[in-house]
Amino acid sequence: MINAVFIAGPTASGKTEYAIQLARALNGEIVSADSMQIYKYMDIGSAKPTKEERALAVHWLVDEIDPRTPFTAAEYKKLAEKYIDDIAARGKLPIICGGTGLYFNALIYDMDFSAPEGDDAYRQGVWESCGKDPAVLHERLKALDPHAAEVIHPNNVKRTLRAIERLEHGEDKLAEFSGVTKLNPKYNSILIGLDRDRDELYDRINRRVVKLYDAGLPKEIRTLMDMGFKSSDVAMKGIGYKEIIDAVSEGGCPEDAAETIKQNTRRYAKRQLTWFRRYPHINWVRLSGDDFDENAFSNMLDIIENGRIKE
RNA sequence: GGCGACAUAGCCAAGUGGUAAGGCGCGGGUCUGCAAAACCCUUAUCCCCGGUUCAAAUCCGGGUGUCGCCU
Repeated sequence: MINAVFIAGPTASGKTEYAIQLARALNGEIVSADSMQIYKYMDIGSAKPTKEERALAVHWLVDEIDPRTPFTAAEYKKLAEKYIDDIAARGKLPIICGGTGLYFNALIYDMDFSAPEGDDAYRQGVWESCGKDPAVLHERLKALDPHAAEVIHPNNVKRTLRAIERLEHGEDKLAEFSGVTKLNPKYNSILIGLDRDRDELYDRINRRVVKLYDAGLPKEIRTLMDMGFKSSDVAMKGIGYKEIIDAVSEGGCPEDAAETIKQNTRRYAKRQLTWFRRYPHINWVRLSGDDFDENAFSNMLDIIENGRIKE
């Protein structure tokens, strides 16, 4: 079993900095678990580690995928496992760092992505055949798998459609709705969650949004739009991107979106914390202040040392 | 100092006698192929005191506060 350190935490909590220092202290390499930083061109808005930071530790899955190519959690699992296994094979410690909960699950749990991948046209067909009525759609799911219907809220059209798609493509029952989640047998996951007082976290978020503007976020977005990105592309769904595009297309200026971006980022952070709290084996480390917290860092080292399986 | 209007949750706000709409924000939660996505839940007794009434956020009197106009 491979020892793998997972650094989770809400956006702006300080993951990047601590992951880098851990990598330096423990002879590790970082594998990102961030659904936006993985894309090329979205450097500022996704708050990628800077060149200087990336020079301090090897980073994988940052800046690797073209945003125009469809990318999914299943794809992520495949790529990330490849990198993790390779890092371990070279005798180094894989450190998975990021804020995308589903990507964490893909690695921590034994998630089954063998189902056929999403087919937009098929889903669209199902949606239309139900008259675009969520209630009708949900009835259709209920007929196929009553338990799945119980778990998925009728208003959640997106998840209902995917469930129907899978069931109509041959699965009898959606295994994940049995409530059983096994850990991924490949990895001994040592999970650290970074947290801060809510007020402080929100303050950091607010300040970071200002910094992103100063760093040229509006210009980055203009460039993406000039490259031909449309609102349907992933790049435009990221926080910071969609809000500015909306503001500009309504005739305003990029700065009009600043408060909305701050708020959406705060809400995102809250959702991330909700997600991470579910891990029974997470070790929370509380950070405070803007300076590097040696105390917290040594706590992290202890957690890793204690969680490690020795040969 | 006078006249008038208003006073409902953190904010905006409906309700004009029968026991508090809605929106936003906050907080909590769900999560198996777009996840920075999609979705769900929660949140007040109506400024204070007294009166009328079976029953008042709603009517009456007084107080306090805010806003506007006048002197």
